[in-house]
Amino acid sequence: MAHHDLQTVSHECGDCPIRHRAVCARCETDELQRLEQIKYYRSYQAGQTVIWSGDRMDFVASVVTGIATLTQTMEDGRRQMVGLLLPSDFVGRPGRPTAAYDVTATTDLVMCCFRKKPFEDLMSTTPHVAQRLLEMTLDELDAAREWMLLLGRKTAREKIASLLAIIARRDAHLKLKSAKGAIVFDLPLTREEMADYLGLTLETVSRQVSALKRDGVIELEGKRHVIVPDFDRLIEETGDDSDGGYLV
Amino acid sequence: MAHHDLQTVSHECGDCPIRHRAVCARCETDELQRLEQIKYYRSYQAGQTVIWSGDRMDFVASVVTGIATLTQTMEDGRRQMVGLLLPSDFVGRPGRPTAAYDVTATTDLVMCCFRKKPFEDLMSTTPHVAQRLLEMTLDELDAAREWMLLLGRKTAREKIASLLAIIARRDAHLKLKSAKGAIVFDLPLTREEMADYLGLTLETVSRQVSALKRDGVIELEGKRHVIVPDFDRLIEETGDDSDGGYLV
DNA sequence: CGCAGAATTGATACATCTCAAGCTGGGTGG
DNA sequence: CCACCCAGCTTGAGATGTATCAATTCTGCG
Repeated sequence: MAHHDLQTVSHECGDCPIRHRAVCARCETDELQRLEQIKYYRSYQAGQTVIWSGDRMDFVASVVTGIATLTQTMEDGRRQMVGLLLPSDFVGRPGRPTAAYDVTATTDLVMCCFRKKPFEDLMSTTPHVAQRLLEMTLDELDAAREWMLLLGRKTAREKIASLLAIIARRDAHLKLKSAKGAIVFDLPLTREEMADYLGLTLETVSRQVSALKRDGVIELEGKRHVIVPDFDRLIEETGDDSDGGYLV
Repeated sequence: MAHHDLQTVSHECGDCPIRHRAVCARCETDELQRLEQIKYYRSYQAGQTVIWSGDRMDFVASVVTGIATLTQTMEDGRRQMVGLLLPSDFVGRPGRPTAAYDVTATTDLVMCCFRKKPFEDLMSTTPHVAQRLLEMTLDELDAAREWMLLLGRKTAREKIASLLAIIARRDAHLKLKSAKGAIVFDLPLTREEMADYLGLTLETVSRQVSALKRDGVIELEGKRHVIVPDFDRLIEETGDDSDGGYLV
């Protein structure tokens, strides 16, 4: 079941779907050739754990297709998602031997993995990978800080609206459509995963989704398929600055 | 009042107090000389705003002495602190023209500023500044993610204990003492700033501090001077893994 | 001395959690 | 083909933690 995904992914960096956004985005042809030599693909089925926090990790990777999550868990089981990894996002930290978070595939997932040691060597000898990684890390830091505002200060309804807006925007971005007027997308997360991301319980997520539906902010077909008739209306519900001209 | 601070700070990178931890940590002598040419010091009094979010920012900087905060504010005034900047921490983002957050001095503050354009040139022509900045940014990202767990899942009491533990640890680190046994430090934040950091109200902060005091986890002399008789006891109150061998 | 900002404490309101009961839709096996 | 099952989801009722509103009380300082 997972194998056919693998087969649809090109093994040539030249026509890789994430070539222009991933950590390799700025590489010259000679750098790409070095990357080709140390890379390999791995696929995971939806629900599978990619890595457990604390495990030894001898590769770093880019998400090629599918979605993965980064989560932290407390001793008593409380969970907080700290990252949502979409195609082109980077996994792992050069120079660190073990994983700091649980990484889980929420959809079928294909990753382009690089053996860590050679990747680190490449980083220290050529500038472009490190430059791009710095850029991506700074973007992630901004995203994390925006999420801190959400977790610390937003109401449950604002949290849900914010998550829907982010998914809608990213989805529109992947499909190269503008995020205006009516938007349609599928939720890549269960209610429980949404709760883990938003710092809520799954019951509260369910209630607030129902409320947004009742108020006409969204429409649902089944549990996962979302229709946003008026994107600006959704943005109003997030509590954010309306001009919210995302830095992306 | 602020000026004498400036005078106590060496203008020679060679004996700068943050030389070994800041963005310049890995620089060779020739790189340091280039940095010397584009740097200048600025000082701020406690309470002063360094930059407003959205303002044009034509420098980046390192905190030399004192403490600054990064905060985000919603239209209706809800505030969330998203960063606490201690000596050696970096402010600003190369390649971005405007500030993304409000930066405020919570104590008297001295910053070592670099004109942005020359700094960016330096980054693209020599590797050591960019390498160090990547490392620092990855550390900040980890800290932000740890804070996401705190904001999303911890109780008010756990939040306070966590903040105290972090300040105690950083303080011990600056003083080169081990964070074991009895610890003494001064809170660099008001109750309101603590609240903004923890996603609470100042009243809840006050109540939980009183509760920790009542339960003997901490002792207070005045409002700001904190004594932690048993650091392990404090750690238990944070809800974190007790082995919490910080990656620092 | 007395003022102003900071902090504490109290009483009450309310948002979200918790516990619990049902619902829904897709898959499985008889 | 139907009955059943089960994970995912919804909804309800009540408990609880934190926010809100409102007085005081500290503390440092002119």
